Amino acid sequence: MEYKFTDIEKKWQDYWKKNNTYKVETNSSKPKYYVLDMFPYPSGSGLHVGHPLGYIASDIFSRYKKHCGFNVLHPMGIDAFGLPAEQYAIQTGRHPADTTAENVQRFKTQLGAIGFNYDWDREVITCDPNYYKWTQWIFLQLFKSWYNKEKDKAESIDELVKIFSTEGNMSVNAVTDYEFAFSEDEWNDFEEKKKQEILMSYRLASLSYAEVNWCPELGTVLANDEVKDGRSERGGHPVVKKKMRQWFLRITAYAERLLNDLDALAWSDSMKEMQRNWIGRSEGALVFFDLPEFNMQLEIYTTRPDTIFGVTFMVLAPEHPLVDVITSPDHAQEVLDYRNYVQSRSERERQSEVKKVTGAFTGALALNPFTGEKIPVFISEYVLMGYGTGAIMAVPSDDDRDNAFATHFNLPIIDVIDKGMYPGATRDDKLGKMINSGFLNGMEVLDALDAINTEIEKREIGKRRVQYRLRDAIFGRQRYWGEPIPIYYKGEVPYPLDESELPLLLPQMEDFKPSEDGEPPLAKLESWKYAPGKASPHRGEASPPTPLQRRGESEQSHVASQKGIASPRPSPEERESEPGYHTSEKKSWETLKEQGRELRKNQTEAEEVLWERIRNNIISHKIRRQHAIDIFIADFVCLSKKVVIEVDGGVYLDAEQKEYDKHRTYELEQRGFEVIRFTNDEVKKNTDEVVAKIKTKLDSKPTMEEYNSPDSPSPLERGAGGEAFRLETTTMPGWAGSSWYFLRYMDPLNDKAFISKEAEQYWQDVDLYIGGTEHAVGHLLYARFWQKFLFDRGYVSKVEPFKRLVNQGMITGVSAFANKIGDLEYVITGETEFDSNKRPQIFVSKNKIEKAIKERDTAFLLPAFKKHFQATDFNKVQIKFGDTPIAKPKQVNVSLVSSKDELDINDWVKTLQDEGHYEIITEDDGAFICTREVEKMSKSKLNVVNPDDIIGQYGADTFRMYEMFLGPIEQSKPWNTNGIDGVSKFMRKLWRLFYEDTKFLVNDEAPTDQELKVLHKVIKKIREDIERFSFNTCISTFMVCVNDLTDFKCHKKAVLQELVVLLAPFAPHVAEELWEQMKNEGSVTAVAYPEFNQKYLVESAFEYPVSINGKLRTKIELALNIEQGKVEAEVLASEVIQKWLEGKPPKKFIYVPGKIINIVV
RNA sequence: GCCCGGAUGGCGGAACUGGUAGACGCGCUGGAUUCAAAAUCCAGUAAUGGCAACAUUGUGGGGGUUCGAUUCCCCCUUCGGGCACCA
Repeated sequence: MEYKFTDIEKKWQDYWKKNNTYKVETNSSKPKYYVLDMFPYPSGSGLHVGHPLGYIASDIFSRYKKHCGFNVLHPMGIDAFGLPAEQYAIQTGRHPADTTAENVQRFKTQLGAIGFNYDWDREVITCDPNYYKWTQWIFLQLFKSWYNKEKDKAESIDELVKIFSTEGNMSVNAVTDYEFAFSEDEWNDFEEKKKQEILMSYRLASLSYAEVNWCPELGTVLANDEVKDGRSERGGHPVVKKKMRQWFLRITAYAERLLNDLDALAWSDSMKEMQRNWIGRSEGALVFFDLPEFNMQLEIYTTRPDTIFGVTFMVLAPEHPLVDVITSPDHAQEVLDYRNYVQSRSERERQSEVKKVTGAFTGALALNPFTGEKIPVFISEYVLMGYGTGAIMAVPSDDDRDNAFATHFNLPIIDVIDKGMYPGATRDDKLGKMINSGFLNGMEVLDALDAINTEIEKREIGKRRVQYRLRDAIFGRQRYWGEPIPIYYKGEVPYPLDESELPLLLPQMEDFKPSEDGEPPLAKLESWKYAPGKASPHRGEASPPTPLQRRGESEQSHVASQKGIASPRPSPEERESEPGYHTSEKKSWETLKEQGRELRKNQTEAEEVLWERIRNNIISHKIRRQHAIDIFIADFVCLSKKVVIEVDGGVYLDAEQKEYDKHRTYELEQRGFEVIRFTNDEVKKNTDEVVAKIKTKLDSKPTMEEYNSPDSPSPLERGAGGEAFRLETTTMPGWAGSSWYFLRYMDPLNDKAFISKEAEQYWQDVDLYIGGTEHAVGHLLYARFWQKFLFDRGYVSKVEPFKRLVNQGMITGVSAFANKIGDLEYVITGETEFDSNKRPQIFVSKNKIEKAIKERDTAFLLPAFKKHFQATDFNKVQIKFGDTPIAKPKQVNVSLVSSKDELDINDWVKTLQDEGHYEIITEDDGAFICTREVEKMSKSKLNVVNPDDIIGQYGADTFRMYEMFLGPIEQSKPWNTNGIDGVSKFMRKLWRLFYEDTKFLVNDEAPTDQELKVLHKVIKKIREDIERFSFNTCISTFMVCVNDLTDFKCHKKAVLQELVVLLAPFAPHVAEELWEQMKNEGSVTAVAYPEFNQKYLVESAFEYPVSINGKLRTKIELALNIEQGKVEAEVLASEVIQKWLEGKPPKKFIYVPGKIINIVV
């Protein structure tokens, strides 16, 4: 009987299905083990041989663990929501729901052919409402939670409300970007809207106005990890910075824990390092520098306060709010020009010109608190508003950028660290002795750091502070194919959907494409409203949405302007890592408030003046102040005439303010209002003129029916009392569903909870997680974050989701190329017709072209030329190679290329038909040889190898074995189909231990010692190697074993049966078949793994390698129990050794029992 | 620029805590079988010299520690990955 893998594999795959062999039960007395693969997203192009690598490894490992007596959870699912799936649908002009379903089906068929032991009953698909119901539920928990810094955990927002109403927020140590203090009485007096606004800045899932990564091409915002080098990770489209109102997850609250808990994880160093870098913790200090001219302080962040005596200037980010305040009139133009220059530069331009030194002097001077020196304050784009306080103290002696800046602007440089003792030491080494540094002089850097920090805190001019680079995760996507965010709006205030209303279903839409202006597809849906109490929220009856309601982004500007700006304005990120900001030192708080007031005074004054005059002078019209029109609060409005009067602030940078005003005007006009604007200056200086203009406008307008009676509720209030509310129109990002899917596998069908307590208690966490490195800072960080959050809220019992992580390397493809003749020079003598523009593409076999170029010999080209050119006399045409004799080689489909790099020309020319003229020049023997190159496997490179083909030709078991045999799992390596013959031969050789033709060879004879030794060596090695994930050496071991047993002609059941079980995790189909042939009952998967027994390996003697001076000279067999003293005599008696010693006595004799003998002469 | 990980025959790779470098497989060479080919089997295969026994060299390069280094330490070259004006 032959090894008929096709029949065998079909037979056992059917058997497994029929017998539910891989069903996993949660109720078990066995210890649990959880093996997880990173679930795939369905890409549409199917699997190539690289994809299953990790799945095969995890399959082997989980089968092995089952054999070892564990109850193993090994599930599989599909990550179906998100950008890739949606982009694929758009490209193919179909609906993502359809393409996803198709791709999932195809994916499962492909996986099924490989023979994995997944329990498909536990399948999780992220776009399934039964699943995303709970994704939405977790989002709601985040929304309803805040981070208590005191206890270092997330808590219910209800608790926070309780504290606010009894104590105010002074005693709350929270992660928040809310910057003001209030008492319990103040809280209780706040309006609902104000309360919600405050709470929003405490929630872990929050809506806030911030600079985001906007990708116009994809029509959505992206999280930081989805952007690489100023382009989107998916598709490589340009990404720009844009201020928008967006949903964020406050992952920064967990920065410290995400960092610290890495230590205990069994992940690769590089993986942990990547996460550490991404979190980017740095220790330093906040320090205030006085600005004596303004009676203000400038707050900076530095990691090197020890160098403060070397500070010779300060630098602010160009958009730093304080710049407006401190810029002196004679530098105003310079600063304005510089700001315009900065704004004109794109993110990519900026990144590519990092080394360029630019900046402008504000004219202001600051006071170095330690030297008392007056130092100039500059602005420059190398200081980023988003990190620290957006301001730095510059130490040109020890910081490269500061140094370049100082050199460029001719600023003094004072050395403060003597690194003479440490040649080659850099700033980051923190080595050296302090000089020119007052009381720090003579101290080592590390001591100086401590001393200065203490001094800074003592003098209350700053404090120690830990800073992170990690930013909050942008959560909303202006796309269709994602989980709807379960939030609805009463007016502008977002409220959570009731949990009983989940899932909030993604509505079926025909036109789901994103728009470039950022309007989410769901906004186009008129029925996208929430009617409380109705079963299907998104189908709730609703009136058509107003234009405003379609524009989710417009309202935030308003909120931001209301907040006012305190300066220096720390970023929200900064506030999260410094929750106690508003309750911190009184002095800094006072400074902030003072500065904020200063900035707003101008604007408020103008408004106050105008209001006074309107009330007194325009009595014929009813004008309201600060009245809400939908979500806009107009400065002044006359409702009956539909006229809005606005006084422009100078809150933002000019360009931004204009943009904001323009937008506001547009929205109000959409509502039928006319908008007239005045600037602060106009109002203050020409008040009469302004009032007159308003009066004229109001008088001139024809009388209209009143928009509202004076006593009716404002539109805002009406919205809140209405029947249906608009729903959030952005959807969740792709990583939402993947941030907790590993938990759902524990209890996938539960419709009462995201997982049951029992299931969670039993399975707990993932013991082994296998996947690619590309998720290092995305998925793996978000999943850890969600796990910690759920832990805080008492829903899971482990702080970390993935104990051990193994990253499979990439399997690259070996592309094939046909060399093409490139530059040629024609030297024509005499009269010849010759049109070189008609040159054909000339493909030349590898060896031929290489030889020709080496010898500069072009004679072989002549026949091709004669065929394609009209020339009267080719003797007069000379052809020479130009500068690039080989043109860009043409990519050839690897399936047309043999193991010897020979191209199947007949099939290939079919693909060349529409390429115009071409000519193929082969080797002399008629073969055409390609050049080859290792590249990433991809369709466009024509180097994709499909696992279906391999399985069809060699079988799934051979395919599995070969994938493992290629090399270490974590290493990236090229796929070479040729090598599979070796594994294929092995499988047949294995089969021949059991069968010769139709004769079943297995007998019941007792095994010899030698056979048992071989077997137990294999048992030991396989067990060890599986545990340390060295599967390639496992395959070698099996090969050695089968070779040995073949040599022994061993067909003994006692040996072969064990071998079959050992092999079962690797080649499950053939193992099942042979197990059955040996008359065993049931599936081999349930059998205990063979135990290693030392006694079969005990040797009495060992053949010692004997070296002289470390060089191997001979081998001598000695008994292992030989007495120590006898060894030397025995060895020295050897003829070979005698020869090498040349009669001299050895200086030293080293004897390592069971290992080696070394003699030093 | 900074951080992390690599570099071993013609190729993929092995050598686990320092102890016989090149396991296993591909490829290649020779042989058996065959009318022939495929398939299969046997032998050889790091380089150099030698019929051979054997000798010399050899794990990217240089230096060090050690009786002994692919393995540990220092410097350099180079490839891959990550981060990148983060104060």
